[in-house]
Amino acid sequence: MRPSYKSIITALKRHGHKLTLQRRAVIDVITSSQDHLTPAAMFEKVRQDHPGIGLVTVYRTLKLLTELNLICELRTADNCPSYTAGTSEHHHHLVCSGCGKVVDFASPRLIERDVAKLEGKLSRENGFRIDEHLLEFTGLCELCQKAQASSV
Amino acid sequence: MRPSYKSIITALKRHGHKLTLQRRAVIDVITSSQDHLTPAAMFEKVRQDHPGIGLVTVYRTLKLLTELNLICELRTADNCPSYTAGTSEHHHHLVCSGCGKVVDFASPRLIERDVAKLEGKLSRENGFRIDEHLLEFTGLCELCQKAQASSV
DNA sequence: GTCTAAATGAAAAATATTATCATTTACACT
DNA sequence: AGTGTAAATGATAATATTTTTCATTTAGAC
Ligand SMILES: [Mn+2]
Ligand SMILES: [Mn+2]
Ligand SMILES: [Zn+2]
Ligand SMILES: [Zn+2]
Repeated sequence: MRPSYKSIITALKRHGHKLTLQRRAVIDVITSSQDHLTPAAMFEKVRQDHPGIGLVTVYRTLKLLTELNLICELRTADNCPSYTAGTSEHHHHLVCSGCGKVVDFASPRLIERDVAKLEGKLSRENGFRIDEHLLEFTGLCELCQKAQASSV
Repeated sequence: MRPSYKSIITALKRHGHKLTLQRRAVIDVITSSQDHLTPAAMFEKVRQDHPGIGLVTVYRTLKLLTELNLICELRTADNCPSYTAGTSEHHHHLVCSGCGKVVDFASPRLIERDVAKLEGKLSRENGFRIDEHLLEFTGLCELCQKAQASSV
């Protein structure tokens, strides 16, 4: 379930953080978009309604929201990190290596079960305490496939 | 199976690339170490035997070897990319978020089969052509767990 | 309204990576 | 062995992203 503007604000307050205009602006942008946005893209959107905001503040806000687990941080190979309000629930990513498009998906219970089992085995064998896992698919979205086909 | 210095050299030659002293030096370092090394760490090691080499050359060599699939490139959230000669075969990573230690593992056939099935489903549902997948576990290695325990 | 710690923004610094380009060099061919 | 040439190198600068510093502002407790 996508956390709403309101639920994020409430959580921030609950954790004793101040509700500044700048934070509200960033949260507004991130909850209003379906896409994963980079800090720079976020900054561009925010400054439309709120010129004078600093890029630094966007970085700081994203860091804070990530630490509080209120937004989803995605780091793929090529692109710089991006963020969505899209569900803090456990999910995974399908990423287009052409345009950076991201599709969130919940992996089937079957896989999660197998992964958990593997996690146990790896933990035992290597003495690790395992905190999380990440399953990511990379490929080309429909548009990028077409673009590639027509360019060849 | 870990590609040896020699096998990498042979592959480079086969692809028509020149065998410069600098490339040999980088390949020597990467095949002599078990660990995932960052470009910077690689540079430090290489310049011991080969002062005068440029960091740029290390970057270029790593890029080349990665493109030819002769080494394994790993990109995790916090650290910058790192590389090993460790097997170009399909495998996954267990990463310590404390010290960056990396354990390579081959995932069980069971998981690979399920993942392939999921790949098909996601591909159909989203119109993606999926090229690869990545399964990564993050946690704390034995030492970092101890360090954490004693610091609390 | 006052006070104070937290938050902001401007600027600079730190990091990581890539581009430019003159110089060097591996190696294919004599 | 010597020559020519395209590929590779390294110095330098440029780019991109993120973090630090610090003086100023401000949210929210009282
Ligand atoms: Mn999962
Ligand atoms: Mn796999
Ligand atoms: Zn795409
Ligand atoms: Zn560790």
